[in-house]
Amino acid sequence: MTADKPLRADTRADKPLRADARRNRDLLIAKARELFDAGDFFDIRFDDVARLAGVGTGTLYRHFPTRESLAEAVYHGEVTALCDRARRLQATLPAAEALATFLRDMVDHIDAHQGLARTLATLMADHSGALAEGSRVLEQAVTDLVAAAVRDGAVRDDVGAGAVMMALHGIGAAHDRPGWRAEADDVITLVLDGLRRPL
Amino acid sequence: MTADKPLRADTRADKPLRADARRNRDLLIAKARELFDAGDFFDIRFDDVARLAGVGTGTLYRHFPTRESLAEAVYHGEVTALCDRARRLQATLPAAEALATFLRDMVDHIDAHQGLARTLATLMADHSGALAEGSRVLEQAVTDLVAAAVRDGAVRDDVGAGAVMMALHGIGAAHDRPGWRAEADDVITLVLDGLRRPL
DNA sequence: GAAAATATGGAGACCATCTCCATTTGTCAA
DNA sequence: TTGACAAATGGAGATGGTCTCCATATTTTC
Repeated sequence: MTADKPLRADTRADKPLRADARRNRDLLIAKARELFDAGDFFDIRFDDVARLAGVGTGTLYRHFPTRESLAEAVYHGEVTALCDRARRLQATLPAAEALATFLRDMVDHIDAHQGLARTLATLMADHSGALAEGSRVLEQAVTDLVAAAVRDGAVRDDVGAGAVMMALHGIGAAHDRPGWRAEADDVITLVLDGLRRPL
Repeated sequence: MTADKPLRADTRADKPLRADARRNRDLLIAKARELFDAGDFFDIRFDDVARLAGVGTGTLYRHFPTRESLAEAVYHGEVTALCDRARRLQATLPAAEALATFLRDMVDHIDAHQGLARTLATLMADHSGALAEGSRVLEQAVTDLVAAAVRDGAVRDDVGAGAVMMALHGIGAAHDRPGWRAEADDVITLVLDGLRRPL
């Protein structure tokens, strides 16, 4: 049953992938990230991503059958970076502080990449399964942070990390609100204060 | 400067609207609500809404130039019902309880209308401005509830109602998570506990 | 360096969206 | 009631984004 397939279905590895193929793939991802940051990703013809990256439409569709699958490739990079950060924090700070810092930094990060945030929010709501892989990784990081804080006794144990994910979801999804930054900070504040054992 | 335009740009009023026009409009909205509840609204051709409602595509497009504008019409009904509820609660309960009850009931309501919630969440993320009117009404209701609770001294005054909206946004947007109901309840718990004056 | 495997790109098929207008339906005054 | 005008209809067809297909080009292997 498809035994020897490598575990990591990552960007690298999995299949040798011919030289020109990898080059084109990377070109596409790079151009996509650019469009994400500009917030244009959903406003242009999908075919144009190919043109802008300097490849044919056929090539685009072979590497990324759907708009979402291309988005996933970019998203995965983002999430991986965030999770590395989470692990580093967890190693150097008390659990509660690590969680707080991570959440605050997350807002910073989204704030610094508005266009990207907008795009990802759209994706999350649109075709639910598209970001599944990347989202799972992020969720794992949050879950670990929360679990550690619970073990420390710094955080109540009757609400799961899922609630925190939902709140983050809201922060990302509401990217277009006028007072976004301040409100996002407030949400984090509410979540963190709410997480302390009540009374 | 466009002086005598009626204040209420509502479903009713505004313009007399011929008899058959109103009938068709209502047919479209009814069929749309049906599709919302089934969760199919974004999976079918927009033209098919017309066919299903028994009107021509031209009629559909005259009444609702975009898919989103049709959604807004349904959304508006939903929101209005919720806001009535909010006002009733505010009149009969202490502010803090009114807020808590409203938020809990909101989750109930979304839970009972999964398909509709899914659709609305998609809309929120997609074309930000589409639900503007309805969202503003809902936000006003939440803002009032929070403001009253703050006045009572039951709730801290250093975080705005916007944060609560964001959290709700997250709850709606994350409709497809496996443990949605439990997690949504947890988010409300976090928000409510976080809103009590810390320490 | 020749054959096999792999990848390319863009022309054109396909299909959802939206427009346009000849026709139908409703309204109102006489 | 009827005529005349305004309002609304509906669906055929233009438009334009998405995706497929395959003759050609490139890389790898032996």
